[in-house]
Amino acid sequence: MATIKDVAKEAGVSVGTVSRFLNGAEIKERNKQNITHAIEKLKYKVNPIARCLKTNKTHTIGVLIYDLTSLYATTIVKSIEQKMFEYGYNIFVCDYWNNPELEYKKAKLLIEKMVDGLIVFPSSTSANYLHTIQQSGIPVVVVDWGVPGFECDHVLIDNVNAIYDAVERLFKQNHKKIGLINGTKSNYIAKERLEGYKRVHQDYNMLLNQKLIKMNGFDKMSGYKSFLDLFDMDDPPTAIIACNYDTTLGMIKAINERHLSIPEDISVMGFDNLGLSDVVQQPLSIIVQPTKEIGSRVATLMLKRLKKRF
Amino acid sequence: MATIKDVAKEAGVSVGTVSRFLNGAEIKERNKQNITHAIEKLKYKVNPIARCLKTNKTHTIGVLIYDLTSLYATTIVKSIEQKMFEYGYNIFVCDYWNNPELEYKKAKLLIEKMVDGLIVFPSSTSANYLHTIQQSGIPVVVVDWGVPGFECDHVLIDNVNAIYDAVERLFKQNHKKIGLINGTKSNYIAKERLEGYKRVHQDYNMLLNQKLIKMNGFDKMSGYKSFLDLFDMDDPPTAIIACNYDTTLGMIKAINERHLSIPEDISVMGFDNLGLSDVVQQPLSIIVQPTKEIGSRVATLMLKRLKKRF
DNA sequence: TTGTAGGCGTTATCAA
DNA sequence: TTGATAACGCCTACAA
Repeated sequence: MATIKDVAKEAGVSVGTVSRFLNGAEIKERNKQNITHAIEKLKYKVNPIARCLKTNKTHTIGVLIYDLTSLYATTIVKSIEQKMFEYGYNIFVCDYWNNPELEYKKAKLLIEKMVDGLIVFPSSTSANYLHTIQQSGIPVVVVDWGVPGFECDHVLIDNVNAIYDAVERLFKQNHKKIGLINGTKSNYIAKERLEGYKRVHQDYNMLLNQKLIKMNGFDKMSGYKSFLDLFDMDDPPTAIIACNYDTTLGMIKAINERHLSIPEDISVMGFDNLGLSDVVQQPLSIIVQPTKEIGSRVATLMLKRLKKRF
Repeated sequence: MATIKDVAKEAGVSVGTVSRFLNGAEIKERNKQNITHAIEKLKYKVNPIARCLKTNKTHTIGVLIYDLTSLYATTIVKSIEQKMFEYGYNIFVCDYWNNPELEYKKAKLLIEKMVDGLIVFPSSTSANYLHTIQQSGIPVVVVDWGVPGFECDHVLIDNVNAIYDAVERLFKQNHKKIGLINGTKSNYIAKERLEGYKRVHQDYNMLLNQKLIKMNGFDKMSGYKSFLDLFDMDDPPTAIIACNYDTTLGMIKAINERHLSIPEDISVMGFDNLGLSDVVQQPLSIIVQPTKEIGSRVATLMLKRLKKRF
């Protein structure tokens, strides 16, 4: 592989001149031509590793993700990558298998590989190590979850308004009793989504019936159970909203088992259309998270931080 | 950040000794202790970038993938990563957005970042650039597709036997007319799956009815159309097999629209269970690709190549 | 076994 | 503007 030295010799200048030319400094026109020729002739390519040794910049961003097969997460990562790529950055995706221990290990690994920044889809224990990383001067951006006890840039969707709008739509369709299948009370996102549910009831002067609110968890089984609980009530809701993808799946499972017709038997609204609509028989209204925009925001935040470091 | 030099000074030895210790050479017991202490005290970490500059090894493998949101592909990548990680390698996933031009660009980028090897989920045009990369001494392993005109390690699933076994199972359930929803004739995988279909008919002395074989494409719409074509025949099959994930989705769509009962109206078999079974109402038999094993094989091949380079 | 010194391919500094 | 040269952090002969 040709080096700067070779190019310099071939072009009859010094390595310094070549390096400066490579980095966009102004040099004499004749040298410019000679160097360009030499580079082409020798098929010279800069060695980013060597460059990094000096500059301490790899132009690589690490993305720590809980599961590479999570459609929701990868969709966002795609969007992040698209934007970062425009600005000359590359993405290094690492899957931590929903394992906090591995998460820490992989984070360290990414740092060792000298990524310029870290983007994390955090677990509940992320706060511990993220703190250290951030203090070492590496920008950290957190996606989608709030990490309690850790201050940094983060992008959350507007959970409050997502549910607000969904319920509002149902109100306008004349539904008055709307069931909510939500995560547990300790879950950050669940809390926000509940807030939206409450707020829209207030704004529309609808009274809040606690029995219509199920906060059993964000997993599929909870969705399944919550749906049946709601449906089997003495005075059941006329519409039900599932607050994330997995509970939506559970809800569909229940609907299938009971052979219910939508919207004749009940109206439902799901969350995150990740290819569902094609295989599900029932006409399903789905709340879509703006994954594209989330990714773009994350990238923007990261780029801002990276610039600040100069 | 502490360097070897600092450690050497702290431990009262030379950098050479520290380096040798770091790389597993035998040194005097007392020095070993001193160095270990110094490393802990200074929180020293080797700088992999600097090391790479000398060794030309990054212990990083690039994975080029056509779509980060393809469940099938990411499932395999997970398995690859798991194995490579055991051997101290890291995975660098790059999404080329099903865009051959971008594919080439990202491949170059990965090489520039000095990955030790490249794993590719190829497109139809991959052969061109992969050739060059391989010749430059970087091991290349290709997943899932044969790349015509390019010889290298690759892992394919046993498409022939996958369909063979599926049809055999249906035969044993007394089905005699089995429809096949397959990709186009030019598609490598489709050809193999057709071969399995033919072979099992031969082995079981069943005559082959060309009308039962639909080779319209691997996309969802083709699956949808092919299914209806088969179902609406004068003498329709009693069972139908869809040969990949997308055609399976199309088939389900058709089944839903016609309000068919499975297996009363017809028996069906799909491909790749990527979360389908939970949301689909019908009892669906599914041919599962051994993604776990594919990934493991890919990793093994890559590791073998990497060793050979010494 | 250890220390010294040179080199890996860049960039950055400082005279000229 | 340019050239020479010293870093960057590590590895590895070679000599001791």
